[in-house]
Amino acid sequence: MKNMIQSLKGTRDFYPTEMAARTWLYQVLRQISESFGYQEYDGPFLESINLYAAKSGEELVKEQSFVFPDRGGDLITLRPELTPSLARMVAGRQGQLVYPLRWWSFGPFWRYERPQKGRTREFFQWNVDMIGANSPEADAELIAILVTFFRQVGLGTEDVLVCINNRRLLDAQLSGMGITPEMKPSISRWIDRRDKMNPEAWDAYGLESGLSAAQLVLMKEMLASQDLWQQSDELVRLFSALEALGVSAYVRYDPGVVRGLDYYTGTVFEAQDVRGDVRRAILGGGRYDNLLADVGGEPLPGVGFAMGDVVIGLILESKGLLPADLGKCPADVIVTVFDQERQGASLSLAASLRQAGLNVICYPEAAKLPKQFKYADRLGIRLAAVIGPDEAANGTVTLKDLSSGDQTTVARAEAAQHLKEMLG
RNA sequence: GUGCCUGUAGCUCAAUGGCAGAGCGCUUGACUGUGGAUCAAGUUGUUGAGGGUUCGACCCCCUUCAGGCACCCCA
Repeated sequence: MKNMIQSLKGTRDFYPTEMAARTWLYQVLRQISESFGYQEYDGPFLESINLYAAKSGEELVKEQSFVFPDRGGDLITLRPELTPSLARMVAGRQGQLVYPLRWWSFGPFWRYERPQKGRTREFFQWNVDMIGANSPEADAELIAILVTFFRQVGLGTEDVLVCINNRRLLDAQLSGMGITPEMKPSISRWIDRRDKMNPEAWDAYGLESGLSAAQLVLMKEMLASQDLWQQSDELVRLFSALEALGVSAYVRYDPGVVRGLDYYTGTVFEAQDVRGDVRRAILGGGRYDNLLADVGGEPLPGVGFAMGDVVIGLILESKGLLPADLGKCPADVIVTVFDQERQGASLSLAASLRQAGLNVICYPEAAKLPKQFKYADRLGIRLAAVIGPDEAANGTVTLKDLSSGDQTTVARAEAAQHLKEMLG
């Protein structure tokens, strides 16, 4: 053990159980995405650093992405997110695509950060985007997709909540308080940190960020408001659409949601674990109406969200919502090997059973039957087929159901049919 | 990148600076053509790694690696 080369910090080994969980999640996400008519796509895992530097702030990319020079000296990066790639892909075929386009993806991403609970350096993300529509109803559709996902995996309103705000409404509020455009980024950051600091420190931080005492009071009032959304036509239409889509129970207006991304322009939202076991956002998203133009395309509005596999995996696991049989051996049948003399008969029986469509393991060597049965038992294989001296002499095979203990001896040619019936 | 905590058998954890242990697991047998249960026996270690202090280090000190928590950040 001591000389074993360890996995890289922040990466995960996917043993069969974990791999099955990932595949299961992928399959659920596909089903949900496709039920809303979204098409699957993917971008490259490697991108030029310039793709992100254009929009996300250069220091951030350099400090939090895996960046290295290729052999020609150009800086390339393991993609830290998908939206810029999506924008480039759409811009690259802007005239040939059918709008509004609805695309989804599930793949790996990398961020060079310090790993901790719910955060790794290599993770998978579900991305869902609609480009070419700018209605609040389009925003509502994206939120309905993620709520449908929550419902599908068994997360109820007592587990998760989608908090929604609107950047334009927030901007108008800030302007109304006399906050200048130059101050807005730092004020946004200050708002974003409200839940992460104690009240006194947060107040002090707000004053440091340039708020006057009077503005601080106004800000607190604004952030406590439950019905400010009624002043935003977009939010009124959004919540109306969410009602029609049947997902109102999962959503709430939250004037404190700002999201970290610079490119969001309108609706922003994030989903949180209600009980707060994991204090990290489960997913985040919003409307980005300028991103296409920013990567060199014609202006096109977009809205989308991304969900990482790590936090949702922790939540599903803690609530017992992952399927119970993940990572089980896929074999339906084990063919035992009585002794070396009978091994050939077992191998050919296994081959014929596979030919008939069954998943079959043949024990790889002659061994005591108890050992072979125990092996099958531990792998969760339901059925066993035995060819011993008696069966070999008669051209038969003994079939046993390992869960009930029942067994029967049949002609070898009928074995596949019998086994299928036993599988039910 | 910063601070704090943790690291002992495959797993969960004991051992006040003085012989490295327990439970579970695993192997074998009771049962040489039938698994799960029971019983019995056996097995499991460079105490994360490297250095230092000491007659003697799992224990104290330094360094390093890994994990957790909180910062930072979350595109």
